[in-house]
Amino acid sequence: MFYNFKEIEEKWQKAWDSGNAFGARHDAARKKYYLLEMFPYPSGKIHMGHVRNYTIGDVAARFKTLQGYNVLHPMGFDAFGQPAENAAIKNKTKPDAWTHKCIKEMEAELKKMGFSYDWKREVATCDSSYYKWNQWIFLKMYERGLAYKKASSVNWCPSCETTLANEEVIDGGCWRCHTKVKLKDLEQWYLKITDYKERLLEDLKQLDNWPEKVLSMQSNWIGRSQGVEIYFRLKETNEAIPVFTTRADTIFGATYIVLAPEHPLVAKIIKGKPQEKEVLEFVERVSKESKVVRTSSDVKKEGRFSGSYAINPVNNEAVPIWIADYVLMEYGTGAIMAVPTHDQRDFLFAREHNLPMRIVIQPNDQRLTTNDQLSEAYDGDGVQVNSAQFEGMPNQEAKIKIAEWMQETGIGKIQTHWRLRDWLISRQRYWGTPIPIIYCKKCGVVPVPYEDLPVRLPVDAPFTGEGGSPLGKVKEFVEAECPKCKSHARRETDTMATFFDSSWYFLRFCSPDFENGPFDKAEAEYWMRVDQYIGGVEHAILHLLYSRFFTKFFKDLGLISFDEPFIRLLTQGMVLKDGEVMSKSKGNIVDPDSMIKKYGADTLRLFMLFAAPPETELEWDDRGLEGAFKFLNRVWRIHESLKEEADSQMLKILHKSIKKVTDDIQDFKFNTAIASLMELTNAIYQFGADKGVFSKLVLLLSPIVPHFSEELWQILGNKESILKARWPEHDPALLVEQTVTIVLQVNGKVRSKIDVPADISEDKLKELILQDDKLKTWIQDKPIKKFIAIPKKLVNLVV
RNA sequence: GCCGAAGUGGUGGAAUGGCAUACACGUCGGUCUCAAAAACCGAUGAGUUCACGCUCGUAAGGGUUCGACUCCCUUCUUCGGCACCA
Repeated sequence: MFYNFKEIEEKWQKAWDSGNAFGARHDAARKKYYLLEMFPYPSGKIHMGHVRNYTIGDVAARFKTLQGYNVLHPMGFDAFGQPAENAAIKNKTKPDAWTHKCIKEMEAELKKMGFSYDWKREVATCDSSYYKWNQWIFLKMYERGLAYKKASSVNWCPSCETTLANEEVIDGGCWRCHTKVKLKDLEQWYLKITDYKERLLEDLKQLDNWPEKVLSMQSNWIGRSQGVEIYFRLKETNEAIPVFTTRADTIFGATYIVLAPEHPLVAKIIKGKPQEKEVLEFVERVSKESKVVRTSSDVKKEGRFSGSYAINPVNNEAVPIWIADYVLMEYGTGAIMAVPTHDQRDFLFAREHNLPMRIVIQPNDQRLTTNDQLSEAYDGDGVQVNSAQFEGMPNQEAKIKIAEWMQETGIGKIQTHWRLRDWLISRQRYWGTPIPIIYCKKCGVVPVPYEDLPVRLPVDAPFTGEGGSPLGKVKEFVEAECPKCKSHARRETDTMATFFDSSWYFLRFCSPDFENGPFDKAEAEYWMRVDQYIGGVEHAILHLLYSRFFTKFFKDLGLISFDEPFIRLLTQGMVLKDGEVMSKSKGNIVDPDSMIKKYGADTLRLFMLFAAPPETELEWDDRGLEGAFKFLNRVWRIHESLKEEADSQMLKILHKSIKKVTDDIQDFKFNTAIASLMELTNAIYQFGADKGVFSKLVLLLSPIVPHFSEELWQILGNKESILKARWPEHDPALLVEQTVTIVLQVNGKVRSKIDVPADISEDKLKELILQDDKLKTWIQDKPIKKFIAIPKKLVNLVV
């Protein structure tokens, strides 16, 4: 009754596997296509998100193969990370054994979906043959001053007992376990990604085929802001206090300045002042508050007067210096000029503390003369007032002119500030790449020599779950010989953040077994860049930014010739159930494996592609899955009743479908591609198909439902696999219509339709139309003012 | 606050200036059957009409156009990102 998906899928998976059907070989004569999906963490089980991501990629890979491209479609595992350590603590296994077991299970699940991976290129980042090159890259960065150690206050997750990168703190909590992040003073390794900030921002312009959303997220994250650093002077000592502003046009309205509580000048300026004790208490209290509390916008801004004054360099006015929690030491200079009339935060603060205000921008559409006319700051554009030589100038123009004037007179300096910070990569964990550094009492920080790589993780480490990294407790690991002076030394016990591993794996896939470097230059030049990258939008900032950074670094090393790793990017939408993300805690998970057992992998693939366009969220629907299964059975039955010859009507529909499906798959519009395959199937039910027509349908379906199509292809008498076939092309001659249906409108409303020869002249058409009965009742005897004809489509009469 | 995306039948969605709701799910009806399932065929935006039809209808309002889901302006809602960023 139903086609035997179980037998068919097992049969073809075996055949593809034993025939190494998807092995990719460097062939300079052929045009390459590198298709990559973000590799998974090997949890052991795939979820619907994986199924969706990898199905989208698989269709594209198979489609490109049929079109004759030399396709590289690899898969591997992002295998370092915390769950392996947790499992080790819980189950008394070793992270290495646990991870490799999970990889095996996951491979099996991926194979059950029929994905066309070149398994010979598989990499796992936890293998020393891979992480050796992490260490190599780290040392290259160290040599160039791009990897450095710094003591600072860092984000610390008390639950994971490790540091976190800025990028890993989400809403003040740990990205993994959501525990509230604390600040801790530690010596940590950083990568100087900020050296690449200009290129990382500028090169976003090259990425025409990335989603707008991702580009804007990256650009926000890098956070370039152009302005002026203005030097106010301390009234008493004439010492400079730099402040940063993007609104130089408002400088004449700066009526006080504010320092961050952590500002180094604070202690100096309050010394001996009556306010000293009060300010010190305030600073102490604020510094204890976590950043989360301080930066939540609903908290009222607090501040204290320092007792000192500063000189505004543009008018030599003495303005009070305040200390307030709404100014952050990390951004700009840690000090601001406050313009209460034209900045809302300053406005609220000034009202609260009775500070002076001065209007310096006059709105174009209203008269603003007295401060009490303001109920909030005016931050729009206008004309300069109370602004000395800039009086009357439009503020946008003044912004530039004032900045230039300041630059010339030395009052200030045109500057650019960035939000992007260096990347903290030290993690106090065991299951990661050891940082290849040795600390010697005599020689200091000594990099491990290249010939000593890899620094291997010790197999035996105590996993107690208590305090600190297990690596620090392995004596044989910690104790090392200094590479320089050979004296007794100590090895770095921190490991690298796992985002390091995934920042270059796409290059490793080009030559996964290469032993003389992270990748073979010639192979990378052939296969890279990745033509199409596919993954979740949750990696829009972290992973993609780091990968771009590494690629630029490799270019600077002379290892590759390109700046950007990924030509096209597709971020697939999430899979929802009942409007919510599938998750264990919500208990709404649908297990792919059980769906494969019930309907087969082909049905699951078909449903995933049909239910929504790839970029949007997909609502899981059991009945939709059944519908997909019904469709496949409907197609299956066609082969039992093929005609000798297909009629011309059928051929026309077929070639229309070929065009539509080809165009849609090209554009990743799989849902509409499938819709037209359904229409084609419906047409076959109406008109009947011969072997030729049906073969084309099977071929068009094959990237989507590969096992199903292989089997029918064989049933149709083909000796070779459908993978060796070529994608069909439509015959343009068959798409030319002899007659066309013209829609007839009167005053823009559809009133009638008429069938006419496709090559009819406009005059002849007009003549025919005016004889149309339905139209006559609408026109009656009103004069026709206008006659608009869109060839082969529509005519609109205006009466 | 700033940046980005989106809002279409009972449901998932299609149409990017030219027949709104393709394709599917669901529902209803029919054929087959002792019966059911499966399969096949048909109907299915709302209002109104015996009916041919007509009117309304793509978050709301306005505009451009012979013609707007599509372009422009205003507003609302939802989702995502950044954010006391000076």
